[in-house]
Amino acid sequence: MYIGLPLKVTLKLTRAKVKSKITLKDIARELEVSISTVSKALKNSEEISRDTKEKIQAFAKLYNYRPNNIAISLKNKRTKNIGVVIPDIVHHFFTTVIRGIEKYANARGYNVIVCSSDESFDREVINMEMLANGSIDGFIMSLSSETQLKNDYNHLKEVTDQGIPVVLFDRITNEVECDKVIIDDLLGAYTATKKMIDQGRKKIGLITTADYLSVSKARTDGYQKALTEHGLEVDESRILKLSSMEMDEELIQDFFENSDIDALLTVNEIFAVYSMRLAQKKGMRIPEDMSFIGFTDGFLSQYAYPSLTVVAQHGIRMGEVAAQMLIEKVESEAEVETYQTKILEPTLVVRDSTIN
Amino acid sequence: MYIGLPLKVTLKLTRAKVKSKITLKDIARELEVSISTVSKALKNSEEISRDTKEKIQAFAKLYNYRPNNIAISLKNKRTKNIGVVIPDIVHHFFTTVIRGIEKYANARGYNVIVCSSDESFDREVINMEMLANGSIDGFIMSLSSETQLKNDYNHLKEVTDQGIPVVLFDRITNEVECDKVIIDDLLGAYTATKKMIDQGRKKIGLITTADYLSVSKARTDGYQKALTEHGLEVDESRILKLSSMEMDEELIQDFFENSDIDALLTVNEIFAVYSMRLAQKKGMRIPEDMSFIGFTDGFLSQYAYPSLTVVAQHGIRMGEVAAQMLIEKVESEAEVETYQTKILEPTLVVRDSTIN
DNA sequence: TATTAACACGAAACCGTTTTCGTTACATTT
DNA sequence: AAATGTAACGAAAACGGTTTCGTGTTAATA
Repeated sequence: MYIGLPLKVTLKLTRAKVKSKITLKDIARELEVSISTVSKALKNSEEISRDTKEKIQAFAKLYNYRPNNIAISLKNKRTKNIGVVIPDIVHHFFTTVIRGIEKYANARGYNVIVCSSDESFDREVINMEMLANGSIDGFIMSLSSETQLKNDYNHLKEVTDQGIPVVLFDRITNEVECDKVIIDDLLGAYTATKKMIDQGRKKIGLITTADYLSVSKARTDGYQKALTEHGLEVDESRILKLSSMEMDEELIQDFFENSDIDALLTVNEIFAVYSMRLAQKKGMRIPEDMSFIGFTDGFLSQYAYPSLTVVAQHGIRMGEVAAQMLIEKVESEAEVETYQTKILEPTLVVRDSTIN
Repeated sequence: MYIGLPLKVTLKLTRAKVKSKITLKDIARELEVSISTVSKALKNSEEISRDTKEKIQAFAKLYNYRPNNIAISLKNKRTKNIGVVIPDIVHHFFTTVIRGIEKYANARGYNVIVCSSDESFDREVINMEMLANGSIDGFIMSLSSETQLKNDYNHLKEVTDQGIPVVLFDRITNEVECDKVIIDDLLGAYTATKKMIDQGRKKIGLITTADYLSVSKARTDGYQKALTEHGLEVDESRILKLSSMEMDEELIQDFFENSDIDALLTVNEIFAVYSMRLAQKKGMRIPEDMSFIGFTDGFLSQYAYPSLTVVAQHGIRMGEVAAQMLIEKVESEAEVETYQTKILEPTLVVRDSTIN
């Protein structure tokens, strides 16, 4: 049922000329020394004479010898791979986090294996099991919505029980003992809401998701806190709780038609940008008639018209911090583990959807 | 120099209780049989008696035995990992391709290792070398812009010479013999341009990038072909060639101010959406006064105002096709290789930035 | 009863490394 | 001349599996 089916196929035949990878054994045979000597020579060991080392190193270079990672992993019981499991790879925030992870990890010689759970509990479990059997040294992950809904974290506990370090980011849980990185979602929502209050808005709406999503819960709390602290009552009719982060155009339209608001906070950028469109279609001017703030500083916010004021989550930074925490654990030999939760400060990026 | 620095850090101490993974050896010792017997029993070999098999399987299940992937990889010389190297992970098109790759690959028991080259030749080489030493069974990749600029593909040739299958997608080259998947970029641009011509536009502009990027070249060609075929001359002053896919607001503003156009085709969605903003700021109505079409069917096009007509590249499909081609090669034992180039058909997704 | 076949299991090689612990051969010391 | 030291290298175990090829035991066959 796909559009975009193969249109043309061009073929070409070629005889394979496989000069497969050279191993220590090959070098040893060729140079009539033992495997151990070759191994040591290539590590520049003091044990081997200058002559022999030079000969072996030259030969290895000539034939472009590269040690086999798999063999080294088996021997060292260390893979230098980090497993990353995220709910959605087509989401700006998560991909910036991956970027941060890659940046830090690659610089330290680690590869990043990315799996997306697609917001599914089962896929999260399958992916983790797949990777946990030796493929990776540790996990960095953000929980799928289904996992947060089921509130079942046995797959995480199994992994940590095996001594595999885990760092949770953004969508976390208190049920698992491990390192965590989040932004202060409550503060972010609080700041955003306060910004709109300070601009004189009194009827501030919120589009969020059900409370089982840890981040939405915190953002909702921040929103309410800001209202309460500034003497505004929390009016449930101004809050739309979607069942997930998925776009639901109809519900948002309904909400927009039927609620009396002069400002809107949303837990992602799509909800906000879509709402702005609805407002514009109704002839409202932004930000004169209505203000908008979303979460996530992605392309959408940047290039929407008007551009959207957002709570930036600093995904790259979060990824770097997560990678740093994980690698530290992976490389540590400490008997006693200490788990940390790092809380990053969100930033309000002010654009044209709010009054300046 | 980061914003979003750690705000709070909470600590927690816990004694590690590592019950490390159980191995065949452990089971053999415990049950007083040989390792080979355990291995066979767990594979339900006919060689082993029912009694023994049941005993061993029960024990393995009880202790949650899982074979070590690394050991299996070493033995089989097959990792069941696919290496994906893309220029940019924070880009909608590439991330949808990853999705397609993951979808197909996971269903067949393969993991996906994602590395981004960040449009850098060096990072592309490094990443490939890292993965080529045993970590993966094959590559799926899209060339970095720097690689296409340098026109240097030795790292790819080295890899294919070693017998590691490679599938190139989207940003490809004819210099390397391997499987390829692309969309018909020329046709996509042609269709889009024709669409605007059919609507009566006579002064169609193009924002593209320098020709070294394979896709931009093809799209530029398609644009020119459509013009020529319809009796319109190609006016260089209506073409803006940026040096890369990076956003350059100033150049686009200049172009927009100084060129006389009534329609605009761009090689990605950002250029188009940004241009729409400029048009709106000038008081133009879209699509009445001017039409816009971009490439890539991402969130931006979908939620821009007005929504953007685009040439959809079917990333998911492309990923699936690429994964399928790669896995076929990986699992094939054919002596003679046949290389294919599959060309997917792009689709015009018509929205509000063009007249219907 | 001797031979053979089937059954059930184990020994050992192998994948490609690293690393420990010999073991030579020669030089140095007493 | 005997003892010791050292430089330079190799053998072998180990990592955790798979797989081939025995081998001993029992049951079926001639």
